[in-house]
Amino acid sequence: MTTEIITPVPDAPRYDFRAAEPRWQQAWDQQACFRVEDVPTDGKPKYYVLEMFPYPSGKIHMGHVRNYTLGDVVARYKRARGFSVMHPMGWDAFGLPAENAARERGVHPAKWTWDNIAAMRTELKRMGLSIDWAREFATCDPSYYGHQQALFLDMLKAGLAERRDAFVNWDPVDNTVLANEQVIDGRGWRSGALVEKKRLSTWVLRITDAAPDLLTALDDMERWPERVRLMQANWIGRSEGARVRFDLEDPQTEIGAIEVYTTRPDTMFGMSFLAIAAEHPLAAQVARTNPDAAAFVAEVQSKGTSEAVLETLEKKGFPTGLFVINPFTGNRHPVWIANFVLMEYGTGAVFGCPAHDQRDLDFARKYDLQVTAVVLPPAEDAATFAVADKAYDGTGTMIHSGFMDGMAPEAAKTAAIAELDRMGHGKGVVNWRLRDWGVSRQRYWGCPIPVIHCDACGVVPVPKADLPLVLPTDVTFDRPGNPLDHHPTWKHVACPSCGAPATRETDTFDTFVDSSWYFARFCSPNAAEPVLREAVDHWLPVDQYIGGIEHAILHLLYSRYFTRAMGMTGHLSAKEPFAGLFTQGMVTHESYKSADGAWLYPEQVRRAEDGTMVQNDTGAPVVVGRIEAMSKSKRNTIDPANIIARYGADTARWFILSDNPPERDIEWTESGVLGAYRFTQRLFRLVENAQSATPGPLPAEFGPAARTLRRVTHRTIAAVTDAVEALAFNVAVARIYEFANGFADAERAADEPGLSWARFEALDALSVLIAPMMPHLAEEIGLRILPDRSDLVADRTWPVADPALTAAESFTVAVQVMGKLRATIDVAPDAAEADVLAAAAAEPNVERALEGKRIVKRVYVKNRIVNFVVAG
RNA sequence: GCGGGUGUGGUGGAACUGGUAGACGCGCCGGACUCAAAAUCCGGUUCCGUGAGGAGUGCCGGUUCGAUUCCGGCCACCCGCACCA
Repeated sequence: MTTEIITPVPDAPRYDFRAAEPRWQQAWDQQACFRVEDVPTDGKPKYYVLEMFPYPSGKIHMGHVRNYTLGDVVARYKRARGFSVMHPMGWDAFGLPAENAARERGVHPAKWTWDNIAAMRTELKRMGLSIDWAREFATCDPSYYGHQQALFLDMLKAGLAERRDAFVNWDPVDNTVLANEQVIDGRGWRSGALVEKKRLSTWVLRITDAAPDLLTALDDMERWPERVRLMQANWIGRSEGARVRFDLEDPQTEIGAIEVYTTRPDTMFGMSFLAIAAEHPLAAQVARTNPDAAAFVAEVQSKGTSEAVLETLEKKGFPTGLFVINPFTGNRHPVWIANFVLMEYGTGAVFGCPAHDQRDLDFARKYDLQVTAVVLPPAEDAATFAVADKAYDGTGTMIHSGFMDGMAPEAAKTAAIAELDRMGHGKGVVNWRLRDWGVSRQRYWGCPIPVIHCDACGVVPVPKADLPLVLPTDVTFDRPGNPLDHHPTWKHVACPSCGAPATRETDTFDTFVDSSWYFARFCSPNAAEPVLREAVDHWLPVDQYIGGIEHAILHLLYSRYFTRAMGMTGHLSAKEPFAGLFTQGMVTHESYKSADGAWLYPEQVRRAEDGTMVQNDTGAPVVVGRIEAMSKSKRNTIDPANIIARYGADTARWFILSDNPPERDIEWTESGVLGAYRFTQRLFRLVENAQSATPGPLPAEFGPAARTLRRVTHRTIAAVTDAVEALAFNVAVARIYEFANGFADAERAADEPGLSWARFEALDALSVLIAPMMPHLAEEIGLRILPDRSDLVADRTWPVADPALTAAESFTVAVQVMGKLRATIDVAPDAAEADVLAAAAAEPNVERALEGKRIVKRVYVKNRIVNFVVAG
């Protein structure tokens, strides 16, 4: 349907991107344009541009095209501005899809992964990215993950990692543990399976220790999007409250007291019950002697977290028959096991104050527990106020609360904490929502955790001399579970400490560990240690990081933690990994369905004569669906390889930059791509057909057309520079379009002094200005305007706008009467105010509007506006 | 429920510290070239009105000589978190 586009136009010069793009890619490669040293000595300021590295699925998709184009514009621009730019690429190469391929198709995960990498590298190179490919690595390479194992051993030694026996999120489909961050709506982030709770011994990184720093440092991260900072702050979840000890009434139980965390110690006089989580030690104790309690605990645990979400309001509890004493009132309150209490948050126990907490109120109503209001809303009467089915969580005055009576809740909190402290029953604490990061995964295709379990010595680290601890290749995928665990010999080793027979850890690291330090490894990818200190201290932090918003919490938070951990273990000194973060929008496309509901690829449909969409082969009608993110399941994908083959990389890059701001979703449209393609051809023709354009000494004289062209050139330089600095690439594109229009105008002028020189200046600037966005065409244009020149456009310096030339020769001033536009007048830059006002008042339309009115005030903003304020 | 964002022509979007709303692209309309078409080039294109003029940046109100921009209150949509004590 679009083949006519690439048919040569007989009488017009045509840009042959098929020949040009590989030629220039080769030229950049041969001259090693984008190579930088680990520890540069060129004295240039450094700039580290990084896009989130891809998972090697086998093909690049449009999201990659957008991501790497955005990064490449920044990288090429910064290079032209004189920075020494590091712009590397690698592969996030461990992960489940490789194992699934092994199970489904019998291909080894390593072969599958490396083949995919080779295919994707070829595709990426066709985009013409300014990557220093000498830095490339894959995380599944022992030369990478061996260093990761060393980092882990350092963290273990420093007490940052530890083995913990705890309830974990278990994905029954992927047969592995998940981190809290990987559980979305109670389901595994990859498999979508309902997550279960399971007790396991796993490795955790103590990220919670860093919670205060991870939170406060967000305040200074000005070049991060506000919403990402907020999402992280919410995730870390700092809350201030109190820990309160409730003594059990019956002293014979093994456990004498229950600790509770609360943010509302002010409402303790309104307590009616105490609830503990099903996993709470006391619940286990009760369950041992009470079969009904055991059944209830088992039921809650089997539900996992998701069911709770699905039936949000279904609060369930089991009365233990035990009672606790409220330290303030001396009253006794029942202890319940409740399904809504989370063992992971706070202490796994809460006190219930139904009058002022909706969840507690629902529970109290269901089980007919006492409800006592202790905060009186401002307009209410203490004698009549009662809570019905809506808890009151606002401010007011404390009542029925002993020493707190009459206080506002805020003041009462402070008073309650002081009193608890005095009584030795509690203290004010800060609590965090963030949990420690569980990194053990029961998978094969990951980095082996380098420890050995010895019956005599316990957990023994693999000696660093034995790293990398390499994954065995001779594994089978014929049964569920972890192939490492099934391997006949791999896990059996002698204990490094005592020499007795011992077993290796068969868990591997969460792949998020791999991506938590790759940006540091890029600085010295061949170093014998994890990172070369001088290299990371030179290059880090990443100056501009670019990727999808979906990593706002997981990857970005883990990387921030890892940077701290590597600092604490002496590997680097950067405080934060990413000084600037940019989150791009998604690439979307219309979706199509056949009449019987099957999804259709865009290539399978076309627009019929009558404007409706039909199937290509049968002509059957097609239902046009929503415009949504490209996804394999909806089949609304466009293969970048096809686009690049048909229109060239520059067209793909130009279109994806041009249509809208990069942080928003972009709709991929055929017409938009065609428009971009036409513009590449138009620019090429503009240069090919240009009248004489010659460099040389600055002419003494410029005619009017030459002066106009120079102003257009220098204004474009200024505007494109500002737009690129602001990452407003769509605006930069618009300014280039304007420039092309302006140049075309100048072409219609008769020859005059300085015009040829001005043309050269314009085209020379153009070649550099478009280079970050359309690097191949830029080279081609550079070659055409000056065939003898030997340096590449990619190596040229960014042009500088001359302020004297960007200034306007005259200004259009708007003339308003009472704020309404009545006329515009042209004025010289230095026109006197009185003259401008007189000229404005003399405009016929203005005169009419002023007729019979008295001018009360004359507003004058130089070179912009005149406003007459009138009365009568 | 809590937190955040967005709302501008047919359409994607632009608009400096409040100063001519709609840059630029797509689409559409007209013209040139052509036997014709495609491609290309030129011009037009917020709405109502022949015109003068009027209306207009989700809605209502405020501040101001002047508001897409600042303030208050709504509405709609989108995103994140969510039994967090």
